[in-house]
Amino acid sequence: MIRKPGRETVPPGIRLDEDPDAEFLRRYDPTAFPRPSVAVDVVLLTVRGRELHLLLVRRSKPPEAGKWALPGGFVGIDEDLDAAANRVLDEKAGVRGVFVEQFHTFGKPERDRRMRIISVAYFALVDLGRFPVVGAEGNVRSAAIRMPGKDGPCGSAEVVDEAGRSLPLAFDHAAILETAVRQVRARLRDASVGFELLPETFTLPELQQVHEAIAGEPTNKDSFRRRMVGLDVLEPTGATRQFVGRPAMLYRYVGPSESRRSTRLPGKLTSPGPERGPDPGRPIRKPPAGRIR
Amino acid sequence: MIRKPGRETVPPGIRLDEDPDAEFLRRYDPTAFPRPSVAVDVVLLTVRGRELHLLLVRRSKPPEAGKWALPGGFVGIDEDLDAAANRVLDEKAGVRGVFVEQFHTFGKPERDRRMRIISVAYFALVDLGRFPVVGAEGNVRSAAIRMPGKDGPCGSAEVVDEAGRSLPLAFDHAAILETAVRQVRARLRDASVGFELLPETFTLPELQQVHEAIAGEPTNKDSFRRRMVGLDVLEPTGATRQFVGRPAMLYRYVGPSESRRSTRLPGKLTSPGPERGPDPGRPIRKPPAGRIR
DNA sequence: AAAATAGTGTCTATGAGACACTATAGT
DNA sequence: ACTATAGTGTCTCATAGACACTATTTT
Repeated sequence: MIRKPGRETVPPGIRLDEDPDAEFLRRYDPTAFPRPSVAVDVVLLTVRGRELHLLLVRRSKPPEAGKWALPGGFVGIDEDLDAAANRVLDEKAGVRGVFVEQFHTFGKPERDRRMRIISVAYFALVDLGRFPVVGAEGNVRSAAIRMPGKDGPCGSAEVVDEAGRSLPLAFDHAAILETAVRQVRARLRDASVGFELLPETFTLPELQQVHEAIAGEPTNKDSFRRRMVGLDVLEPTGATRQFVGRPAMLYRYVGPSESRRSTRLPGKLTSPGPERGPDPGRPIRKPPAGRIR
Repeated sequence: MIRKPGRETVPPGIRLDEDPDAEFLRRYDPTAFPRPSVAVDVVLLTVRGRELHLLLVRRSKPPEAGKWALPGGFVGIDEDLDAAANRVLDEKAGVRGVFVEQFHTFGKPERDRRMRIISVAYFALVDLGRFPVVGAEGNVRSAAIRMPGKDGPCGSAEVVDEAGRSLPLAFDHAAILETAVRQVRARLRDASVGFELLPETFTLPELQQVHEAIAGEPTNKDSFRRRMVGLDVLEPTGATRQFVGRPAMLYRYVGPSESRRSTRLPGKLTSPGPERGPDPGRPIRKPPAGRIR
């Protein structure tokens, strides 16, 4: 911490007159060497239909003014990095209390023309319901991400508007975005990031759609269902419907419980699970929302 | 970049009088807000016998003077982050041209008592031959890492000396180390990090020992061999010997070649591979070196 | 010969992909 | 009845673990 006059920064429980470092700290001059600025940039992702979308803000000030950029901001001198990411997300997108995770720090000396800015990049995941609603023409918008899956031809991420036109991003934000998507894809394999992109209750087809949007390629239906129910982290509820067809079971994500995985029957499970009889009805009918299929 | 007088920082090909941002940049004051210091810390890892080891340097200056710490240093105002990590590795360990990778940035405001220091952490992987030789009592030493595998009881990383005594690390370097090991373990699954910890030629048992040291738990021998040869990244050579027993084939790591994986015979491969007849002998006899088993 | 390690062949359990089939809604 | 989607049962294939067995060195 910066030692300002009139502000005590020594941790509680340490008496300056006993501390062997006290004399050193009193003489230390943090301004002896030039220091870079440190910022956070946040890749806020959601899944709309079959596509991964992110939030962009239009730069109003001169360095690359007018271009679209990731929401970001400088880290306060006494502010934790994670706190800065959450603050930026709140200030620029009005989003609070969502899943955020740091994934890489970008620091090429020439990445910002103003000065040396080192940017700690985060990704944040929200379901469409908590994603900020953006007007047709404002200083904040969402855009679809086009990034080929691992099977497709190699190429970097591209951000497109509704008409499919490519949107250029400011600074090195295209590279940041690409790294973010790679990271999220890597975590998708075994972690719970898929559930962060869905509301509290969801159907298995919706969960699969999220996974496919992240991975950028289709998934086998049967294998996906088996893997998900095999994880023992889903709890059934009622049933909802989409546009057409048979209604799908609604699930809720409950973390991996300790007591559940040891008691596994070797044969096929004959118990019907959590009681579909007593609470059969209530076929919630959600508005079509982002359903595309 | 910092715009110093007498140093032209405008990228080539941009004429200031045409640039719309020129006026803004001329008036910009990078010192308007307080800025943190940015450092890099490097977790230099190697495998000695069955254990993962890291390099530590003894702090000579007052903040936690005398304690062991990760090699680290401040990032130059015009220095790339990766370059800083390599420089620190060269200056403090005399190690150059090895595999380094950034994995996390640590920035809690209270992590250094001098001032706000944000540290970009890297891990570096070398084989024992390139690991710096450290004297019995100097300002730089190596130490074994004790960190339970995913099967073992949960617990954080611990650094121990030859006698098994725990060594306390300065600042939050124990947390940095633990995150580093987790990252390397995660990459071990599908990436080539295992080969970075071995010399140019190595045997499959040696490779398995490296994997077991990283993962912190034993691996199935047969499955490991099949998986490694199935990766199609190993090229056989002569044969080396260990202390006792049958000599093991020496392999060399060659990256995943495009032309090799498509032409795969469905049946068992009958071709003896790279000609064991013409170059049968030359049983290289390496000195026992770090072999412990 | 005995000990020790390297390497192969085979059996089995598990998980993924493929496919057929049933179930439940709207039209 | 027809269509469209949700969900289940089964077959096959690929891979990992287990285990037995062979191979090649030192002592």
